[in-house]
Amino acid sequence: MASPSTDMRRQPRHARGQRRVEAILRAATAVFDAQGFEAATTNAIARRARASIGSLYQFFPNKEAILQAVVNRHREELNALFASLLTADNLRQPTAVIVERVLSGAAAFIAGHAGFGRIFWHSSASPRLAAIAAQLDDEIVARVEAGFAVRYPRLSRPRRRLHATVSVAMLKALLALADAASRANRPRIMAETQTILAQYLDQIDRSA
Amino acid sequence: MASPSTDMRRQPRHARGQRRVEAILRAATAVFDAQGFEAATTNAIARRARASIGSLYQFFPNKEAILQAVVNRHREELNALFASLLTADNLRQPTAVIVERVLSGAAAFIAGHAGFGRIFWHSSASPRLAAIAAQLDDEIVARVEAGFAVRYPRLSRPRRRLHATVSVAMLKALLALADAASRANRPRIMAETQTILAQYLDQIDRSA
Amino acid sequence: MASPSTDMRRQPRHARGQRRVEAILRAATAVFDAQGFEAATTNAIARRARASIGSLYQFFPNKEAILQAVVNRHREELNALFASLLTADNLRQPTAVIVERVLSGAAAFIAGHAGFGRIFWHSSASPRLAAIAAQLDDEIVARVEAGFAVRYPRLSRPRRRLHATVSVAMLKALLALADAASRANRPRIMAETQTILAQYLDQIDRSA
Amino acid sequence: MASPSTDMRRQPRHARGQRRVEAILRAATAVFDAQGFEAATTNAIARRARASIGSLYQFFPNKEAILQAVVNRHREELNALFASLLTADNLRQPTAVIVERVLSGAAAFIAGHAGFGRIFWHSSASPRLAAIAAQLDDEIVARVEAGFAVRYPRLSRPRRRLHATVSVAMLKALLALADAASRANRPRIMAETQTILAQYLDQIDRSA
DNA sequence: AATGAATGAGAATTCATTCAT
DNA sequence: AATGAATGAATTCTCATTCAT
Repeated sequence: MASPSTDMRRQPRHARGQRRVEAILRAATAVFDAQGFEAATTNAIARRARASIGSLYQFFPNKEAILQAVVNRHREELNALFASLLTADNLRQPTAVIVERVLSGAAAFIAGHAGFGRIFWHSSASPRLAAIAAQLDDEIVARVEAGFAVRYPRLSRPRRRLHATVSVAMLKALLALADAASRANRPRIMAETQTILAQYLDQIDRSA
Repeated sequence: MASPSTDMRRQPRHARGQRRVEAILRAATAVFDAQGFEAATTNAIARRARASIGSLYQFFPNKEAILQAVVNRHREELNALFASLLTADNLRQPTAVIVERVLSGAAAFIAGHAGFGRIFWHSSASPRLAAIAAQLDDEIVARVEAGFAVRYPRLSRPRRRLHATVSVAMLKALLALADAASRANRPRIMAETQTILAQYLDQIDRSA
Repeated sequence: MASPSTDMRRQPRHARGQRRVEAILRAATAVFDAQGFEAATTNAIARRARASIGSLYQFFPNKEAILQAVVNRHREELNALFASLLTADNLRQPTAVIVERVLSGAAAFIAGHAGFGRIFWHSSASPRLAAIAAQLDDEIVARVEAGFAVRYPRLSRPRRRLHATVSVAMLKALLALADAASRANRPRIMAETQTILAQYLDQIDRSA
Repeated sequence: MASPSTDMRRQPRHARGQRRVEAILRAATAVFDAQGFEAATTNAIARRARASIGSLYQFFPNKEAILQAVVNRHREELNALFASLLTADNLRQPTAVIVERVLSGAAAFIAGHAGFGRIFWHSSASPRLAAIAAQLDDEIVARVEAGFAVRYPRLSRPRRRLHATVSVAMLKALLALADAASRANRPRIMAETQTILAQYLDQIDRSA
């Protein structure tokens, strides 16, 4: 039963340890991004973090735990981001405004967390990781769902969930597309994304 | 640079060899689907195909070549499918009809090719495979683009490409979502997809 | 006990078979020369001979047998060569003349049998092949020994053998050196060889 | 072109690692000697060194690197040996003395480094190894050449090189012969070698 | 805590050889 | 005889993880 935990082995107590873990997570993000999770090597991560492999395993019991930690770290921020974007106040704005804010917020997050985007978008490819990735997805979907509850109070729960799931899927797909696109095309794709999402939300509005 | 070729080592000449390759590709599809490309083992593929590992390597020089062959095999069919969906004739129909046909065609394809869907959706996760996956994407985008040229003749080339890229990205994302969903939710997601795509196309229509 | 025979599996009866074996041996010589015996592949040999691997094994039970056949083929010629060089008549000539004839005979042989030289010189590197190579060595040594018996009749048998062994070792080493040398240096090395061997024989003469 | 490096992966830092590398090289020498390079197995080497295969690969990236390290290790000693044999002082002695010292020095070296002799003599057999073997050859030839420069100052550079090359080739061939010979014959072959080399050097003397 | 050596199961791939057609 | 598919033991090498210092 007890599938090997993906918890950290211990929380670092000293500042030095903090910095170590910090460095390892940064390195891991970069390496996962560049090679993909499976191809990434714990040794490569340690090397990039200028830590010994032994040090790495002092804090993380295995490779998955590193990914988990990377995800956790971004999860909090992502949650905070969505919390700040989906305040009751914001949700009273016209859809175009909401979507605009979400999109620029997301874009800023992606830009500010090099590498994480790709990990997030692709991690479902490796069955071992689907679970970890799903956590994040689920949380974001839940937040969006909560937002919808405020904005579309007449919507049934299942429909709220459906719309939230679909919205997030589209958002992820289009952000990924933008991210992969050339610098020149990126704004065009973002503009399309804006239109598409706004239209989708408006249509929910009408049907609700 | 000359990355090790992903071509087959040889085409089987005897019928026996044909069947072998057949079986290997079927097995590979299943294994890639279940484990992901990186975690999949050539031995596992051979075993599932009831072939010896040596047999597998008679025809394929390496694991990537197997994926390439799997993709090639579906590529033709997928091309044929889109060709049949995007005839000039079909393209004169209302968007709702077009989208409906594309969606049910795609759904049928996915249902009829167990496992391939996931390979397709996820293969960009592993940098080694991005290239292989991109081939398929590009072809589908190109076909859609051609369809748009017929339907929206006033659209500039770059915008056609943009819209095609975005459409395909959404289509893939939403089909993936549907595929991952429970049996009960699937039709609901497909319905949303239908609406979203139709709306997107209609909006192209207006803007063009 | 019965170490797997290195005999040919069968002598080809038809002309076609003759040509096959011919082609295989030529191909094998080239491949052994280019890659070394261990690295050479029976499949590579078959391919170069434009034969199927099955055909190859129709005639030869294993890789060693191919080498053995290659060696055998040259053995006869080499024997004939030395027989013609070491006639009683020739052996009455001054050493310089004898040596000169042997050297030019050997050089011609090497030139006329591209690839064989290297196989011969190096085959002792692979313990599996030492035995096969030794046959050739032994025969040549025996012939030279016989020549010495004629020319230096007062020499004891063991000394004859010693001198023959040493002579052949030097001859092989210096021919190998010449073979590996640049076109420009080759004649210079051959000239040295001539001097050295003549000196050695003259010294035998005196000591005998 | 950049053929995979034959450098060590890392220098061991701990004493334990030192001993490991030590043991691996000793084992490799023995195994290469017994089986030949191609037939030698990294697993066999590790086993003989009582190390795990993983340990071996911690330090060496591949089999060739092991050979390279074996060669390097002896190279230094061999250089030192020849340096000590070919001092200006020694070079003033009669040729017979010089040759005698070189021969006994070489014989002692061979006796003291079981296995290395054969590796050295044969490694040119495998094309992959020619380069590695050539390094040693070149160095020895260079040293002998330098010695000749002192002893035969009137000799032109090309002739010095020629004589050095030829001398070393003979030396290697005859030492190999002695090494392969029976205990009883070895001294006889060494005596012949002594005579031959002394004669060769004397003749250089006269011609210079 | 940190370091880097140690471990060994496991993965990809090769290749001599046999077999079915 | 010829062909080329089939076989699988054997080989090289990797990498997550543990351990000794």
